[in-house]
Amino acid sequence: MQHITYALPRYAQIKAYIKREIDTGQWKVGQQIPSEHQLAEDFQVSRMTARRAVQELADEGLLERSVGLGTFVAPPPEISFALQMPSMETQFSYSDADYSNRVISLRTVVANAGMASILGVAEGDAVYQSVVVHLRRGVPLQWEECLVKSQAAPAYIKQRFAKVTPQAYLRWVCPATKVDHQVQAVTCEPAIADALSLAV
Amino acid sequence: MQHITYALPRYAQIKAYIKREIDTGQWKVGQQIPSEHQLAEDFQVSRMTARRAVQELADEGLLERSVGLGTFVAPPPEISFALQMPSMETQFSYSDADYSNRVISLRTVVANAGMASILGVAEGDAVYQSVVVHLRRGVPLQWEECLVKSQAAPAYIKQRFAKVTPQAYLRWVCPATKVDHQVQAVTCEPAIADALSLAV
DNA sequence: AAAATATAAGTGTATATACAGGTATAGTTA
DNA sequence: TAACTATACCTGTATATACACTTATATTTT
Repeated sequence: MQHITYALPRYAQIKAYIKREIDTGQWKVGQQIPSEHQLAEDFQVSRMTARRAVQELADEGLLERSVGLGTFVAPPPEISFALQMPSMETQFSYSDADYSNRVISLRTVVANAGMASILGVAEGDAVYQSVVVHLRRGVPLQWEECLVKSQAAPAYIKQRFAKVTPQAYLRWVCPATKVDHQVQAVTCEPAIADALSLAV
Repeated sequence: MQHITYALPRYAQIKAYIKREIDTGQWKVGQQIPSEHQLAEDFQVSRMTARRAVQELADEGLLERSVGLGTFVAPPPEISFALQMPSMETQFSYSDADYSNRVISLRTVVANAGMASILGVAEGDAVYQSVVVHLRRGVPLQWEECLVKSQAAPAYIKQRFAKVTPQAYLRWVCPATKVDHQVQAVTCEPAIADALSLAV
């Protein structure tokens, strides 16, 4: 059998088809999509080719698969503020000298008027705050501060510590003493205050 | 016949092997690794099984592949501070009402003493600053500020705007007038100042 | 009616094979 | 010597097939 050279590989065409169906709302969230076998028949390709299309879209988060059940349109992604850091695995893979971070603080603060207006919470509500300095080969490259509405915090914390270093997690669950120690190691509080005030 | 449950699939075993070689430094960054054919022979599996191991590791960023050349150990990942937002594609796929962000400011600032000490730059050096408010269904959930050493900025900008909304990119390339307009739309400057001062 | 069992559908893993097309190198020709 | 060519190697795409394991449903048995 001759292999016809398409503009796109066949698996990519099937991917495009599936995406289109989802984008146009033909296939709704949670709905089951055709099985690999069905797609293979519809597109006259082998199951492995259809599978590749489905699998890649699942890897991209557009589809969810379950053994024995089928493949379904995935819900829109949660807003995820997890930093794309080296995963714990990757972090372990490469030398720690390459990347590290220092959690300056990670705590709950009480929203004042300004924060309340920005985040749309009531004054006095609890808001999560994280301050992290990121370093590469020991050199600080980025200073980052986040304020997170506590309503969104469960996902935030989950995301953050699923992907960040175990050390960072330990600092979170440990009392402030260790955090303070960490602060000492990086810089003194006044320096942070300076940075903040100048950043405005 | 009892199935051995703790055994990993063969492709996973090969993945583990490759990871171990990289982790232990047996295979150094940039070095070519055995070809699919070679791995298939070494592990007595089909080429497609060996290929799956290599391909997945390439997808995970540990390996880099080139047609006609081979597969090589990828350099350690750049520290990537791109937020894990819906990609531009995904963003287009799902309704914009679900997620949006407002770039309060995105500019170069001059490092003062505090920032210099934190980021390890000289006083007066240029530092990139971004302030973004993230919203879900129009509700502000997170306020984020980043200071980035300009040395790391090219990658930072590339990362940030490769994955963030086109709108955000436009705001970046547009003059400050639009940014200021954006600021007005979210909150007034004093509110930010308040939030900052309280955050310390 | 309840429990056990078979069945169908679906995904996951694995193989052997084929051909397409990029890349570098050794060898050949002008 | 310079340009062309053949070759070996490697990744990319695609197929047909097989068997495993899971899940839900239908069927049979108790």
